[in-house]
Amino acid sequence: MQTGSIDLGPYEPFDLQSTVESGQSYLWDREDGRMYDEPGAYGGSAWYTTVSRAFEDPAVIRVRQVDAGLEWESNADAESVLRSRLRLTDDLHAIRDTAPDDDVVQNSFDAYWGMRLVDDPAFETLISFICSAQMRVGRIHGMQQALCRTYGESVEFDGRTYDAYPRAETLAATTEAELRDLGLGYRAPYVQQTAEMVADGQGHPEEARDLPYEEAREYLTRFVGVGEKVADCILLFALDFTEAIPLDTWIRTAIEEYYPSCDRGNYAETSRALRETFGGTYAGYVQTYVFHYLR
DNA sequence: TAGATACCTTATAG
DNA sequence: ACTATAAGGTATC
Repeated sequence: MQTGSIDLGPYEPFDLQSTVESGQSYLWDREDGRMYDEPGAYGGSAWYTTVSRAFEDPAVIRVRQVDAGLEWESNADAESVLRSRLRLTDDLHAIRDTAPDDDVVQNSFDAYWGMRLVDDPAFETLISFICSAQMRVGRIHGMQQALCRTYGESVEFDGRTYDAYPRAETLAATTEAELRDLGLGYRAPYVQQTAEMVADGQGHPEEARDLPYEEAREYLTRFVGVGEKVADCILLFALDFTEAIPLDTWIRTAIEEYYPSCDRGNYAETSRALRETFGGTYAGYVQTYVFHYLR
């Protein structure tokens, strides 16, 4: 086992629980299994685990927050992966400075100060946000666990068995009926067909990374089950488009309530207006705080 | 092109 | 106990 610690000094503030339990990522499990169950349940020093494909073999990465910083355990040299996945080098103070000085935004920052955007792998994010349609955060997470348990490669680590996220080829080879049995509902064919598209080389979410923002969003909607909202989630949580604002039910409520002038009747125009209001480049960061605050 | 509707499943409210 | 409702929307008509 390899272990290490990361000094949070230069990267403060940082809040691991908010970062991995705020509905941005469905790829982390809490070792005590209490994730999402009890709102407000303190997980300040809990261990979180994910299985990464950033190495030759699937790597189990465990991490927890302690007073001095971050501690990790892995079967690989996980530090650089953690730095990027948890966006440890983002300057939260500078980002907050770009946000509007109104009550909703400032209260959201105060409530979860230290929460980072995540930077997850693109395929995993594509599939998990297809699953997110009309679902609660806890159940979306449960679906991903079911997919990993059923179709993911197993890894032994520290006396336990962990499951990697399934590969596109594996999900492509499933059937709608199998996925419905896992509880995916009407999302089952979306997941199977999208996995098939990726496996067959008809497209890959990484292809969107170097496109201009709105073209990137348009590109992602080629995948079955991906509309504008899910496309924005993939851009924000996996492809480093910090300006992307997913317009979900919570943010739409916030627009109605606090930013009525941003409602332009359609997704693209409303999105632009709110992006402007939220400060442009880091508007997605602001959205993530507001989403977590209102949820 | 904009607008209405069906869609799996389950937790929660009443 | 039982029904209605809504959950980080999308595809289809």
